[in-house]
Amino acid sequence: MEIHQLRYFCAVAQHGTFTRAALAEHVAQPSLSQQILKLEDELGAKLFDRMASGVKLTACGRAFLPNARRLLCDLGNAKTEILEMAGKEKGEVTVGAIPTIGPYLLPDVLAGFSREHRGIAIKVVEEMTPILLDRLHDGAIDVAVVALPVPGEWIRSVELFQEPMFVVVPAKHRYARRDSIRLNDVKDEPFLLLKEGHCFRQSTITACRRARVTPNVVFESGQFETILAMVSAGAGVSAVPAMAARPVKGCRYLRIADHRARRRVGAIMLRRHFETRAQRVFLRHLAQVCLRRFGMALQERETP
Amino acid sequence: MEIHQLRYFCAVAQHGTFTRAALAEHVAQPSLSQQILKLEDELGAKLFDRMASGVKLTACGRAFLPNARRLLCDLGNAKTEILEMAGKEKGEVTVGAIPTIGPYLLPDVLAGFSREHRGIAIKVVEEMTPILLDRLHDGAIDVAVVALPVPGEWIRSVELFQEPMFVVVPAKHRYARRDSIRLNDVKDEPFLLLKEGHCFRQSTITACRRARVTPNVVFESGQFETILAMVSAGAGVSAVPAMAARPVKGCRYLRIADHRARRRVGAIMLRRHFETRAQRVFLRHLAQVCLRRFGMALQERETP
DNA sequence: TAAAAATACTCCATAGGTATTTTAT
DNA sequence: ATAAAATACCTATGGAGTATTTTTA
Repeated sequence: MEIHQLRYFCAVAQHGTFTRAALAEHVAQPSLSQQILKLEDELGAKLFDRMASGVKLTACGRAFLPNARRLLCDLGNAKTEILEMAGKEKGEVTVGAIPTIGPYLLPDVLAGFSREHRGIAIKVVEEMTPILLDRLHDGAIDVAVVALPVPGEWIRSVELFQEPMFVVVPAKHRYARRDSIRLNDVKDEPFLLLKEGHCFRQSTITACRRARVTPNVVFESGQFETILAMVSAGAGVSAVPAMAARPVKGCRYLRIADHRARRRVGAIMLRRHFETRAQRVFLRHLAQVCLRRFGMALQERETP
Repeated sequence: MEIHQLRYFCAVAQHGTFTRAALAEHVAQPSLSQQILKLEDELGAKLFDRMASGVKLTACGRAFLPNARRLLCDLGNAKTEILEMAGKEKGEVTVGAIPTIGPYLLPDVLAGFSREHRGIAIKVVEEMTPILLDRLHDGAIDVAVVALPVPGEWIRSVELFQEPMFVVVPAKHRYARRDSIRLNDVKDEPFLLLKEGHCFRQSTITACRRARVTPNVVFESGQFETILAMVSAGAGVSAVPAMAARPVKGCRYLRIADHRARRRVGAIMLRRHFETRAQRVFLRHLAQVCLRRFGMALQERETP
């Protein structure tokens, strides 16, 4: 039994086909096939049922999978421990963030962090959630800050805070003086929406649907700043999360009466991924900053 | 990092020199050196201090050792689990026993066991303790029944029972009618002793020393049956553990007044060794039989 | 100087690659 | 017909061997 065989086994179990697992592991599909066959031979049991479209874990495979994962994780942890003890661990964390969170949360987090932890370098990757998930899986990033929930057995999520959504209207809008609003009140207004792919677009649409509203979308953009500029120019209304509701000349933010109109923000990482000290320190700092800024009692809500 | 590197690392840590570790792992010393060097290179830290006579774990090595051991053990357990699930695990236990225990304990144990567990084959190896320890380490036997204590961090011991020692005298001896005796009473008698190497020989000598007695050894044998035959022929006296004190024509057994004159019997196995179902079943049966025969409240007394 | 680890090199087992075939839908 | 896994075969990396040198108590 070899370590790479365990890796390959986990990859196939995760991806569901040898071909895709081979891509993920950067080996040719036959190499992977051979190693799995060899592993099955040594264990005396088939681990996968080969179907025409992909593979399925057998009972033995299901029994073996958690052990294999834990072994790989322990192996990585043991190595990391020594690397850090020898001072060879660079102390670098690569953090991903979605575009609708990154610019509002990370500057604050990073400033404080680099002040308190001079030794640890932080890299930031800003992509949309599906890309961040890929980067997590291929090891390019260590942790990602995204909107929860993120389903998937491979993902460990820690909720950082929840933030309400606001409707944003032009300062000269007839509702601009109101304190709160229902989405139904703006159902006929021209609506500015985030581009396809941003998960907050989906949050907005979901909130509208709850209010029996089909937004009249007249403009799409990839960032809130553009949308806010358009709103202030009187082009229509939109919805933004609290962290994006910064004072902008010509914009008024109205609390949405529906308390379900909120976004959950959390950190996600690979369940199997081992943690370096730098990662632990960064996560703790991130949680502290969020707690301070958003005043939420932070419990580590693991999404199962 | 490779599995064999972990094995080699553990072997070197255990044996204290590359050369002896190489012998134990059945590889050439340079191969082992290379793999350890490669491991140290990958971990970025020296694991051993090389001295002229052998090696010594560095701080990193000490930190890594328990992880490496646990990983190897977990690896074996994961494999064993699947082997058993696939029905490929033969269900075979090889048990070692020292000659002064084997013939008195094992027949009873094995008879009942093979009746209750038809599927599991038991092999028996009868050797003296040091040999059994070697066999344990090279994997030839799974568990050994020996006299405790057996020191060594690699060994896990489970005490099965304690048995008193008896002095055995000829039927026509002047003390033959007595109920109990002190070793001092027979200090001038010709003494029949087990051969060098049997641990019960040492137990006997220790008991004598406690009684300020230097036995007058006139005969040595490797088995109690011979000694008992000699005693019954009037050649002298001896000491035997309770299980060997079977009715023999011409022999009388006298309780020794010193309650410290007793032998602890236990099962030992490698701490790092993973257990098969068959091994667990056998150990439970062994403990049950001992409990029934020797009526001791069985607590798993682990010797630390 | 003697015991042990490291080095130099040689060899071959095997992981991994490419091309192709088989299989199941 | 198509997608996926298995097979055949080749290459080359690197683990293990032998012989030798270096190191240090």
